[in-house]
Order: sequence, then structure tokens, then C-alpha cells
Amino acid sequence: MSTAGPEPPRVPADRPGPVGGKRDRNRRRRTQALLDAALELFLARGIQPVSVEAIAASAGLAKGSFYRYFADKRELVAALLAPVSAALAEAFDACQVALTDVDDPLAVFLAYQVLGVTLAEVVTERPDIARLYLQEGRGPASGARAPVVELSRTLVERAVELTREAQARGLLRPVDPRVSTLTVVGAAERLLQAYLDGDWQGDGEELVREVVGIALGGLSPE
Amino acid sequence: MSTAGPEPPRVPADRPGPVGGKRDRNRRRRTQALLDAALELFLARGIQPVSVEAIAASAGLAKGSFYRYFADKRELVAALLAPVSAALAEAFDACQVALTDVDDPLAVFLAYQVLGVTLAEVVTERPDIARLYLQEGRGPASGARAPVVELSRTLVERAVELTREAQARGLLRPVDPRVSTLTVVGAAERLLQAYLDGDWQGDGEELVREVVGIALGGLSPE
Amino acid sequence: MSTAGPEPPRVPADRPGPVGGKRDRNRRRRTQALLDAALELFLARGIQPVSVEAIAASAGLAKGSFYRYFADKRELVAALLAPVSAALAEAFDACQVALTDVDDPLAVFLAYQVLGVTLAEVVTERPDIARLYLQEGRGPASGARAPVVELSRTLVERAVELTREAQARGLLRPVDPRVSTLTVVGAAERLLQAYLDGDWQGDGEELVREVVGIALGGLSPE
Amino acid sequence: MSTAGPEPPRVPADRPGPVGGKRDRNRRRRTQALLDAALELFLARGIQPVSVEAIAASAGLAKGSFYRYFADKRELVAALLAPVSAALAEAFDACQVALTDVDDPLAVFLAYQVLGVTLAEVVTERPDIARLYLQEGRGPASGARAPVVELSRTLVERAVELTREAQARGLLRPVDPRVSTLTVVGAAERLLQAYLDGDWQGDGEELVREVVGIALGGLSPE
DNA sequence: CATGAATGAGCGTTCATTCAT
DNA sequence: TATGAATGAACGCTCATTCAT
Repeated sequence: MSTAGPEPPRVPADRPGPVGGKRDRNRRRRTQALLDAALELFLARGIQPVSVEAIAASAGLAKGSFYRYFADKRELVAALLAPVSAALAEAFDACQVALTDVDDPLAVFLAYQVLGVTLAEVVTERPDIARLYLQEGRGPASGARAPVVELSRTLVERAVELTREAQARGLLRPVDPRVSTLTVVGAAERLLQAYLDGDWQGDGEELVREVVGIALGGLSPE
Repeated sequence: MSTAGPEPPRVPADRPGPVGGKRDRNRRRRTQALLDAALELFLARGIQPVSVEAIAASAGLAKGSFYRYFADKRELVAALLAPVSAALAEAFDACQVALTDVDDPLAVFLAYQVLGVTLAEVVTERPDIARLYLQEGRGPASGARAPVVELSRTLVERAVELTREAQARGLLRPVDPRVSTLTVVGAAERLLQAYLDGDWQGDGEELVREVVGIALGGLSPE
Repeated sequence: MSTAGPEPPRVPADRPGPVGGKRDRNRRRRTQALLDAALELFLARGIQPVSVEAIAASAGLAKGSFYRYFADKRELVAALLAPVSAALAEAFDACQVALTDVDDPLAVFLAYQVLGVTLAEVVTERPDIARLYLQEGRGPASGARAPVVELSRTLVERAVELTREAQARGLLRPVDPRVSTLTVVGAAERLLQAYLDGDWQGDGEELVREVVGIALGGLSPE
Repeated sequence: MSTAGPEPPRVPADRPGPVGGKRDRNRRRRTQALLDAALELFLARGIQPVSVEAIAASAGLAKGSFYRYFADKRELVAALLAPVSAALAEAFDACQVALTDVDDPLAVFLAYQVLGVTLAEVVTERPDIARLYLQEGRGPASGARAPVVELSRTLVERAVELTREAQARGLLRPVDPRVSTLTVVGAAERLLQAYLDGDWQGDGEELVREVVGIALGGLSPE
């Protein structure tokens, strides 16, 4: 196939116009339109059953134009997750750095709190992405769903690491860190999904308060 | 549509051979082969990407033969879940009946325990079905995945009911029953999935012990 | 395939039981059930869209049993037409024989009249077969419809012959015999179809009277 | 169903190229190629037995391309009939309008004559469509044949109306208008079919002359 | 001899992807 | 650069026919 010469890049690195020029703006606008349209359709029907043509049409583009912006549906999904993924990675990095540097218990606690706030911010800013993650993050990483599954696995891994650190510092009970991590992650995910699906009329803060109460004190009445 | 005459039934009610005869055995064997093959493929690739032809071929049958046993993939999925679904419904029913009849706190606690044991048995007997449930139970109920999603929703509903009862009897903290239920369900599901995926070398009992500890005492070290 | 030995006949010529015996009666009864069921389905949906299985099921038989009685759908259609076809052929034969033997104008007219009456009898006795003929007799003789188309062509051929004879005897205008024949056949068929489809509340005799009036006197008012 | 976004249209309304451009020409050419190929196959084998793939292949296209031009076989059949159908409807409309306006017997007669000429023109211009109509217009309106059957029924209805008018004006014998209409229609159809099938070496005018003679004077020799 | 299970070709339709315009 | 036409490999499903039971 590619016997000679470079393949024309899907999203050309060297754009024709200036960075802030008209062409650049158009490109960004259409990319965003595709992302928005795809996300809406994914949430309504799932990733797999949504065709490339449906996404393009819903974004006001022709089917062929889709491939100017994304190599395939999987890449679009990856692009959807990218900002969230980066923000999360950064938050985890920061938390871990903070833990290595400090020893003061208060500072440690603060590091975790910052992580929690960051997660909350991400969810607040991109609840749709969060819903996509919750919907599609389980199961085999087949096809276009792969990036979501990958993100889910990465998150759990990093959370386990953190739990290990926290236990080492006496902040959490010394149970198997994977157990306690998955307990919290699983609980948080189910609650978050219900919340984002609109199964709660109350606000998020109240929900968080209840959850934290459960997490710290267990389910026992006393 | 069908103006006259009965249409040929998919799985004829009145079979030709005797009940224990060769035909009957064949039919059961092939039905089971299809279910087994499908389940294995579903767990490896997900329900959606597995074609009917792949299932049939994997079961040693021709494509067309699939439709003698199931109207479509969705019906096969429903058949896969049926026994587990029935067992769960029965367990919930029994638990609820027990609760309405008794008032003795010990008896109440016993009812819950019986439910827990039944759930554990189901998971122990059909861990593959449990994995399927965990993999496919989220997200939109599109196509063949619908029965799994439906089961998931039913389970949560019934669990919430039970939590409500338990709270009314003072067995659990009086937080929003949906919150505490989803907390437990979410945690249990994530843990179960990791366990069934083989992420644990330890046995299940140890896992349960740790989880119960967390549930009762919270995550706080004290 | 058939390297040696005679193929087992679909409808065995040498039946096991005696002619009037139980086996013979069963065979006849099931053959008739298949014919009846098929005819009903054919009239409702057309020959092509009706599957062999639907016919068998509608006759209370299993799909495989169909092939004990007919080699395929086409042969069943041929069997459906057979009695009518034979009656018509006989009637035409008789008419033609009568024409060759006699010269007396009255006798000639009588011969035609006998033919007409026979046709009417056939239609009266098997209106469903007549409807099948009218529905499926046109167009290419593809697949199972072939026998009907063949019958239609045969009928027209023989009618043209008769018209030729009638013209030779001065009973009809000396126009192209194919023209006058098809004129009458076409008119009769359309009228018959409407009548059999129940588009007339009046009885058949009145209809015939009107048609004969038109045929003899034309459409002109005078 | 479609919870969001427009679905991609089968034949997009806003085409990319200019109206007379290459794309427009291609589109028209291929649409026509499909129509032509389909018509030829339909006439040879009937509508039902001709597969979409056969049509596409015969038009030099891939199977999937068929669906860019027609939603299904039935729609193609409808498109085949459309021009003829419109022309006929218009002719009937014109004739009826002419009848309501005038009372002069000559003008009335003229109106009918114009209708007849129009019908003849349609048949002359699209003899293949006429053959399709004659072949497939009878029987149940199942599947792709439906538009033809519908056209046939419409035509008869309108012809009956006209006959009623003509009788009211004393142009035709006062027999049941459905009877005389179907008589003429049936005769005309059978004759036309034979003519179009090439069973006549003579020209059409001679045929028409003979038929008119029969229609006006009946079949009697006097 | 009846049954219905099995086969596998075929149908209508969809869709990701490529490419001429 | 945007477009949508074209492709052809799937997929879900049906069906005529054969064959073990």
C-alpha cells in the first residue's frame, strides 16, 4: 500500500492557514461539532450502535468529512476522553508528588482532599463524559470502546497506588488496598451514575455528605 | 399479516421423539452448546460484536441452525440469564416474605443473611453469568444487551426496597436508602468483577470478610 | 449422485397397503390437506411468498412431510390445477370433435354452448382454483408459478383454434381469430376475477346475461 | 427511536455538485441504469424472483450502491411506474374536466378520444412499462409488486367513473358500468399484452381498428 | 412413515472506508 | 477541502431441501 511517500495526515500537523486564522477556526469548530454530536448519540444509544455516518450527519457534515478529523470512531472516543483523561492523570500525579514530598499528616490529608476536589470538578465540568465513562467502561476493550475501558483500568490502578500510600501513612485501615479501593470506586461510580442519570432531585453536596458518612463510619447504625 | 394457518413455531412445543430419546438429548445438547459458546464469546468480546454466525460456528452448528433454538441473539441472552434471574427473584421474594412475617430482630437479620448466602451461591455456581452481568449491565439497553440491563435495574430496585425495610427496622443507618443501596451494590459489583476476573489469588471468603469489615466499620482506621 | 439403484419415489407408485386401505386413505387425506392449505395461502399472499413450511404447518404436517407428497411447490401447484386442467382439456376436445363431425349449424352452436357450460361448471365448482389462475396466470413462468402460466397459454391456444373453426363456419365475424379470442378471454377473465373477488352482489347469471349482450351487440347503444 | 440528530438521507436533497455537473450526470445515469436493468430483469423473470443484487450487478453497480438510489425494490418499482402513472392520472383528470364543462355530444366524444390517444401514446412510449403493468398487476399486492397492483386498481376505478359519465350521456349502453368497463379493460389488456409480447406481426393500427369494430358491433356477424 | 433438525446458499440491508468530483 | 458516491464485506434472518431419528 504505502510504498512511497508520507501518507496524508488525517489531521494535518502543518496546517495551511495561521494558527488563529479562519481555516484553523473552522477546523476546531467542526472537530468540536463532531465530538458533541457523537457524545450525545453515544449516551443515548451506546458507542457501538452509532455509525460514523450518523455522527457526521448529526454534526452537519458529510460522512467522508468525518475522516478528515478522526481516523475512526475509536480515535474520536479517545479525543472525547483526552481532556478528562489528562486532567485526571495530572491530579493523580500531583497527589502522588505531594505525598512523596511531605510527611506531615495534615499535608497528606490535604493532598487527598485536593485530588477529591479535582475529581469533583472534572465530573461537574464534563458530566456527559463522566456518563460515557460509566456506561462504557466495563467489559472487554473491543473496538471503539477501548479508550474508555483503558481509562477505567488506569484510574483503578492509580487509585490503588494511592490507597497503598494512604495505608502506609495510617490514613486507612490496613486491608488489601485493592479491596478498599474497588469498594470506594465501585460505590462512587454507581452513585455517580444514578446522580447523573437524574435519579436524584437533591443536589450533589448532600449526596457527597451522605456518602462520606457511610465511607467513614460504615453502614452500622452505631 | 398471517391471514391463514399457523406459522411454524421456532422451537416446537410438541417434539417428535420421546422425552429422554435421542432427539431430546440432541436438542438439549445443542441448546447448551449454543449457550456455552455464546457466553464464552460474549465474555471475550462483548455481546454486541459477537455475530450469530460466530456463535453457531463455535457451537459446531451452521448459521441457520441458530434460529431453531433462539429467535435472535437477544433471546439467547435472556435464556442465559433466565436461571440466574429466577433464582435471584426467588431469593428476594423469600427475603421479603420473611420480613413481613417476623418482627424479631434476630429473625430479620437471618432473612438478610439467607439472601446474602443465596446471592453468593448463584455467583459461585454461575460465575460466568455473573461476569456477563457485570460487563454488560450498564449503559443503554440497546439490542441484545437489553435483558442484562433490565436484570441490573430490577436487582437495584429490589435491593433498594430491602434497604428501606432494613432501615425501618433499625438495622441500617437512616440515610437515603438509594444511596446506601447503591453504595453497597456498586462496591460489591466492582469487587466481584475483579475477583471473577482473577485479580485475586486469595479465596473468596477472605474477600468477603474484608468487605464486611469495611461495610460495618467504614474506611476510617478507628 | 444417483449412481445406482432407483431413487425412492416421492409418491410411491406401488403403495404398501391396499388401494382403499387405511394407508391409502391417510395418504389421500394428507395430500388433500396440503392442497387445501396451499391454495388458501396462495390466494391470500401469492404463490411465491408462501414457503413450503407454511403450507405444511397450515396443513398440520411437518415440513419434511411435504416432500413425501410433492417434489416441490411447483408440483403442488400442478396438482392443484390438474383436475381443472383435465376438465378443460376434455371440454375443448369434445367441442372440437363435435365440430369436425357435424355440419349442421344448430349442432355447431350446441357444441359451443356445451363448452361454455362446462367452463361455467368448472368455475362454479372450483372458484378458488379459478382465482388462482386469474391471479398468477400472467407474466413469466418462473418457478412454482409455471404450471399456471402454462395452463393460461394452453387455454388461449385452444380458444383461438375454436374461434378459427367458428369463423370458418360463419358463426363469428372474420376478424383475426387471435384478436377476437383474446378480446373475449380478456374480458371474461377480468369480469370473472371481479366476480370471484366479491365485487358483485348480484348473482352470476345476471352478470353472464349482461356480458353476452355486450359480446353479441357491442358496446354501441344501438 | 432517533433521539438526536438527523439521520443521513437516502438520496440527499442538497447535492454537492452543480446541477448539470459531472456528479449530477453520474447520479442520473446510474439511477437510469438501475431502472433500465431492473425493468429488463423484471420482464424476463418477474419482480419477485429478481434480487436487488442482480439488479445492481446488471447495472454495473455493487449491491450496496442500490440503496443510495432506492430505499428498496418496491420503491424502484414505484419509480418505474411514476411517469406513466402521472401521465395516466393527468389524462383521466383532463377527460373528466372536459366532461363536466361541456354538453355538446361531439365535444364529449372528443374528450374520450383524447383520452384514448393519450393512453396509446403512453403505451407507445413506454411499452416495457406497459408490459410490466400487464404482467404484475394481478393478484395480491405483496411486497415490491404493490405499486403495480395499486396502479391497476386505480386505473379500473377511474375507468369505471368515466364509463358512468359516458352512460349518463347516452354514449354507451346502460349496463352495469363496472361490467362494461371491465369488459373493455380486460379485452384491451389481453390484446395489448399479446401485441407487446410480439405475437402480432401486423402493426398496431390494424389491431386497433379490429378491436374498435368488435367493441362497437359486438362479436355477432351481423 | 412422520418428524423436525441441520444445512448452507441467498436475500435485504447496513456500514466503515476509499475516492472521484 | 468538503462532499457523497461507490465498494464489498459483514450481519440478521429465511428457506428449500436432505437426513437422522
